[in-house]
Amino acid sequence: MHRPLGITAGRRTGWLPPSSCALLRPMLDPRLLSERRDEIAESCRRRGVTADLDATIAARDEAQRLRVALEACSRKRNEHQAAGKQLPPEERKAHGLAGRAIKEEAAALEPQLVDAERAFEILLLGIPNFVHPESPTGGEQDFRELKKVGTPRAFDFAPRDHLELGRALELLDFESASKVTGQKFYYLKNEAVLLELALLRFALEVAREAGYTPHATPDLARRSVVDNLAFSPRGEETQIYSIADTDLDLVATAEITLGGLGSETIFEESELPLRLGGVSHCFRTEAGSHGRESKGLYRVHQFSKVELFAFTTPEQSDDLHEEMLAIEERIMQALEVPYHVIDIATGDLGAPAYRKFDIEAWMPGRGESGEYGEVTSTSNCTDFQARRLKARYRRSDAKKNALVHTLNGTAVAVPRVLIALLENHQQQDGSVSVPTALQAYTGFDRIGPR
RNA sequence: GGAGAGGUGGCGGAGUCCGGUUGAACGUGCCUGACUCGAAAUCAGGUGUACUCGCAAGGGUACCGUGGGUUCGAAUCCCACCCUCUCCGCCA
Repeated sequence: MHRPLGITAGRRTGWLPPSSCALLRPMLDPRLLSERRDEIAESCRRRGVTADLDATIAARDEAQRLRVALEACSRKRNEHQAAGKQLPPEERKAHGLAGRAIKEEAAALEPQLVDAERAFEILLLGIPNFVHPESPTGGEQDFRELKKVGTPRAFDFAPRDHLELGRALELLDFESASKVTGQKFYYLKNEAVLLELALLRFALEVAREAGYTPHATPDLARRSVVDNLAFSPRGEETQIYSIADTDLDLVATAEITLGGLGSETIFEESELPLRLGGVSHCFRTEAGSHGRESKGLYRVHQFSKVELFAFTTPEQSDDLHEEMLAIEERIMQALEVPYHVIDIATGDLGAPAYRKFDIEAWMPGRGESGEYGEVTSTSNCTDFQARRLKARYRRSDAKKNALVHTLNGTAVAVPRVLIALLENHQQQDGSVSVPTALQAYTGFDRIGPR
């Protein structure tokens, strides 16, 4: 096999074995538990997560003790077997009996080990990743604004929100969607369709120029892959649709399928960082989100997105995180939409995220007289996802292979960008202008008036 | 959907009938050394992953798709499952 995408060809017999599905979730390095205990305790405190570190450490030690005991037993067994190889027939029986005794000893130990490991794993899964020292401490409202670009437009007429614009310009149809599919689905019509394609195409182009290899990715993935990458082990309501009678889920983001590419892989250091860009549909159940700001296109069950994903060495990941943010900003600037960049507070971070930057675009139709609303998000997950993914690389400066770091970011999430475009670029006559950067992809510079 | 073939190390490919000396022949790729002004060719040696014990040197355990069974002992025997490929049919 050659090396598609520059990924070291591994044994691609599949993703992770289905049998290991049950408890798969990203997790922390077990060895760091005691080594960096205080740091982990601090990170949990800042995230507002309660975890019993000492119980976890005790569980790890117990599993370890049993493992050592079982290995000693296996060793004894191996030696016994080797000794019995060419035994004369008359000694066979006695040897067999002795062997059986050892076997039973091991058989007694084994389930204990399995139980101990499971107990440990359950505790470990409750512990989130470290947090970046500079991430602000606090909850959803405690983000730090890193920069603000552009100024919200002062309208000399009463601006409409994207729902009104979408209706007037015949771009959006929620009524039909609710009949056909249900709430929080939508039809795009007329120029909106071309706008979606233009946005995807444009974002892909910006990503490609930055070195991100374009991928059109599957919209479904195995449960095991989803569990390896996706959402927090904090037992939140699941965001994922499952396909009945299969082990497949609809992906909530191409992060899942792009990240899955690196599972069970050992990269060469020279091929890192590996930058991937993916177009996909995203499906989210949005369970438990009723009542949250969910007007129109803001929170929907299905949307199209261009995602950025990277596998890096530990040394590269901070820089790559900045790079992803820069790409996201480049896109927002080209779309001529005012935005600000925020450093997400520790309590609002998903378990795998070490640090997260969001871009919030100005949406004139949001709230009373316009508000910022999230349009992109980029996270550095360090080695948290890679551990379960078994995504490693050969270090040139050490004998041991090391886990890679993974990062993800949104280049374009269509519906939310659509909101920003329609609401920010609306004109007094009811039309909407198309930013210059997009015109090459849309083929028109204005929608309406109608 | 119907029929067949197969899953072994970075890759290719033995071994499976006749269970032990096979972590695994052989080839190839890669690394190191010798030869060379240098390279090619040739020759010699090395070259999986994870966990674990040890200050180190160096040990140990597990892994031949996955899980279970038989056995003192399984890549090799038995059962179940998963996956891949080929052919036919159907279809964007």
